[in-house]
Amino acid sequence: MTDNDKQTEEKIFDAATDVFLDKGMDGARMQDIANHAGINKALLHYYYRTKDQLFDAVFQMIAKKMLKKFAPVFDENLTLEDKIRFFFREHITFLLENPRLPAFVLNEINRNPERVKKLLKNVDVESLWKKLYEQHKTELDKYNVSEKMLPQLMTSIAAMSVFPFAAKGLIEAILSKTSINFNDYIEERKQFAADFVINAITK
Amino acid sequence: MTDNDKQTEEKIFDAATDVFLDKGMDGARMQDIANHAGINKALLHYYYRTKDQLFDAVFQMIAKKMLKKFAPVFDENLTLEDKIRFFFREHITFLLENPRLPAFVLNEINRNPERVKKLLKNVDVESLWKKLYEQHKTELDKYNVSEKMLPQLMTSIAAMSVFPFAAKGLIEAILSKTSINFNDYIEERKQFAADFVINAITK
DNA sequence: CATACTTTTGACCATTCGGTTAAACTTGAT
DNA sequence: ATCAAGTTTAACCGAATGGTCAAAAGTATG
Repeated sequence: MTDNDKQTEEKIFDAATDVFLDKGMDGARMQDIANHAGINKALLHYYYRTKDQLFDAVFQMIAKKMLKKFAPVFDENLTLEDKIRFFFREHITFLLENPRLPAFVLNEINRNPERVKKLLKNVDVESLWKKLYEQHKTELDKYNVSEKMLPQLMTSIAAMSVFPFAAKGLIEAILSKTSINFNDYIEERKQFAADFVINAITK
Repeated sequence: MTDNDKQTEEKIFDAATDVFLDKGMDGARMQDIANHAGINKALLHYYYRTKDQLFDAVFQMIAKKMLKKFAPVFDENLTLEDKIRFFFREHITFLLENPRLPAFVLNEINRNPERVKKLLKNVDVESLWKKLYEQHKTELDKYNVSEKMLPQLMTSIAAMSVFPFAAKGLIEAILSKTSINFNDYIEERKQFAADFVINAITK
């Protein structure tokens, strides 16, 4: 594989990422991706046989990128409160740089739930949660979050961070009717979400 | 317009709703909709000239149905706490009966933000929020939610209710790796979300 | 330079898709 | 029964789409 190969494959991958993020699997056109990459359409099929293979490569990369951002929650050595503050600060900053990711990932998973299985194949959810619970047993007890409530808490935290981006179009439209601007709203959210969640679980 | 007319137009609309919810605008096929409705494809174009017109009719109906469910928040005559409990109970029950709505609406808005403008044309967001704030001034003051924090609070409430459905595919995949089942998780959420939000804003 | 191998291209193909047309059918009024 | 209007259908159309192919261009090796 020469250096030029990598350049081409990377150009294709980047162009595909961009177009798929914008249009989704169904709305994306191979010709459009080829144009974005500045190459011939046949060359697309030379590197990635089918649209489905190309999409899958892009989807896996993006979905992994998103899921990876939840990792610190499970291994940072912090108090629960610090962990929550750290998470929202880092995660919302990340989403601000990649605002199209949530809508894309969630939508494509709903459209084809099989895709997510490959992603979670090697993830042991049960033990991750057990680990998290043991880590913060005393704190969670002090609040009133039982182990079987962890899924509710975790999805609530995810929701607080991800939802504003998944619903970006709607929220932007609503905010545009007020004096608030989306980026300010998001900047504010890092703090608000953390306070909100911490207060929610504090007895 | 005869009785049969209405039947046909309704059959088409229902079939279109079903297919669009499943596949989205880009993934849906006119032939597929015709088959679902048990009619000829040309008849589709007889009642709705183009795919775009048909989609728009369906989208407007669904989006209105969703937005309408937020209305009680602004006019029910209840304390803030009761209002929050009432909202989550009613809203999650509604989404449980229409689980594909959130992903569909949010995605199509992101895909084409123009569509939402027609929806919000006659909605005076600013005065709705002012009204809500005046209604619960004393309570919101007692907690520490200032008027300019209302957007954060409102989107958080929406997120708590809507996100589990917008991310249904992902959450189902994760829960399937534990002993929890999605419907139980959702049932539990009516209570959890209300407690969570009320506690979050309680000083 | 010659050979073998990989990369890139333009032309092409089969199928699918949204949409049209003209004719057949139904219905309701006279 | 006849006629006019609306309704439904089968057949068809042009454009777009994912994908292929054979040849050309480029590159490394002897």
